[in-house]
Amino acid sequence: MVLWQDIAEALRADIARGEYPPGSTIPKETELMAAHRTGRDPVRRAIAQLTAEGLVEPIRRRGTVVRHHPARRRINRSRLVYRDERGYYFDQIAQGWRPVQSPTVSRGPVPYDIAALLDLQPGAEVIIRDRVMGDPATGQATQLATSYIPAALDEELPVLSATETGSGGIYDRLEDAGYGPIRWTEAITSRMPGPVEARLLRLPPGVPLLRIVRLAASPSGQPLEVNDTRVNAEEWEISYPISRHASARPDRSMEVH
Amino acid sequence: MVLWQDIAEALRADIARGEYPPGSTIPKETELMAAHRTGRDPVRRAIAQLTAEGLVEPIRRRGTVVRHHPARRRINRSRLVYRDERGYYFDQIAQGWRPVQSPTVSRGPVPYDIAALLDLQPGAEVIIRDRVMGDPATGQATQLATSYIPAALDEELPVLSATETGSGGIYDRLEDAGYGPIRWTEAITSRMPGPVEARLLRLPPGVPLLRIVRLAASPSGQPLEVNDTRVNAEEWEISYPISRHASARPDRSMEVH
DNA sequence: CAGTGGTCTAGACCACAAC
DNA sequence: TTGTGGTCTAGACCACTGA
Repeated sequence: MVLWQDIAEALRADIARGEYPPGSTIPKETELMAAHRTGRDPVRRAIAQLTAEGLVEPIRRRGTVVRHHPARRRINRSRLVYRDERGYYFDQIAQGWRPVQSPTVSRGPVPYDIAALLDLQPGAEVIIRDRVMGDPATGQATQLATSYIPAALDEELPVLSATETGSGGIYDRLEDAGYGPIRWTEAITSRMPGPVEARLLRLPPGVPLLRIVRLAASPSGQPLEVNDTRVNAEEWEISYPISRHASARPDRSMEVH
Repeated sequence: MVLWQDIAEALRADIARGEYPPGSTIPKETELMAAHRTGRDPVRRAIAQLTAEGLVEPIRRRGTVVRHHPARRRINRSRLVYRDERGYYFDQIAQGWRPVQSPTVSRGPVPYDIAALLDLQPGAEVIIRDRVMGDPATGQATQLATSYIPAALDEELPVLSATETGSGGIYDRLEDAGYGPIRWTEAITSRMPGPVEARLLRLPPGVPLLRIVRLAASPSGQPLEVNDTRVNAEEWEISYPISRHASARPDRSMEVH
């Protein structure tokens, strides 16, 4: 075991024991150096590790603060699509969010993990529609939503790369063109943010993104669009109910509805 | 802008441009030091940042390797509970997994974000049932599942803290005791792993955990158990279908079923 | 405005796995 | 075996911000 890992483990245990409750600071660097009879690097390496785990956050002039873990707000995915005059919503909370930056539309190569969903070769060109949504009162972004549309579709329907796509947005335009009724599937996953995402969403170090990746397809299965929505994983969770047959004792059959 | 951020940004751009494809190595530390006319620390700080983002992984004697992002396998949550002679399953993929370590049962304080779900004070005592599930052939863990049960329930039903809980597991024991039919709700979120989780799941640095937090409650709403399941967020995603009324043009009503 | 963490230099030795 | 990244020391100065 190396020194910095020992220091990190000791601090982790102290934090778990409640010796340094959330909001308080752990000993300053010089104190940790003295306590472990070592130089500054091992101490800083240990703190860097705890920071990457999301446990602490160093703040200049104040010390290294044990982070609060805020109560998560819940995004309920009821598996129902909502719609109002502005467009489609896949949960009700999103209806309260508004753009806090102007949406942008550009063309570029399809990202690695979107390519397979759209049935495209890696690097194929797609339309990229970026939106930054958030609280209109504070201007703080809470959600980054990016749409990827195959360039081939745009040549048929140039409105797909327009800044304004009209009532109902691109989904209505696609259905107008005969690709409807659109079917959606969603998958939830997670990754660490890049610097731009971290800045826009004010993600402290060590906090991942929660991603909702939604594929829109025609009834025949042709992929039309992928929407990649990212939120702060520490502030949000995605919930849904689970059903089962209402009997006092569950069935022994394989599938209990 | 500081030097190490410039170096990180330059490397990020090079990787995105495809100059260093997945599996290849970026220039070695000494080369980056020369290219940016600087010492070793800024170079290492930049690489540490890219590592925390999950973009690269330094490997001794080989160099700093651009990471592959493996195709995600999908956990389908059909919102149906499955059951066989061994117990309950909330997706079919989990049925192929087996314990790769002996399950452990202990008592301890309830973790911060579980307390609210169980309607407990922070620090209240709970039964903690830990399971490490994985591929029985390789012994590699793919899922960490921890159950938290209020200690008060255990005093009434001591079997809840037994190593063997019998057919159907704790859910059947709870229903036997009149707490059924149990109702479940799930929420999906994410956080960075601690060192134990990272080791068991072989998580490279910069890869978060995907968490499925499931609450079991009695019909009257009494919380009975919380199950916290963690998987590698880079290898797994959680999917479900979305339904809508099958019309060529969506309704204009608020809720489109 | 003082003291904290942030950045950077120069140098040394270590450990490990690819060659 | 050897060269890569990993760890650690000692020291210097900077930048920001909360007391």
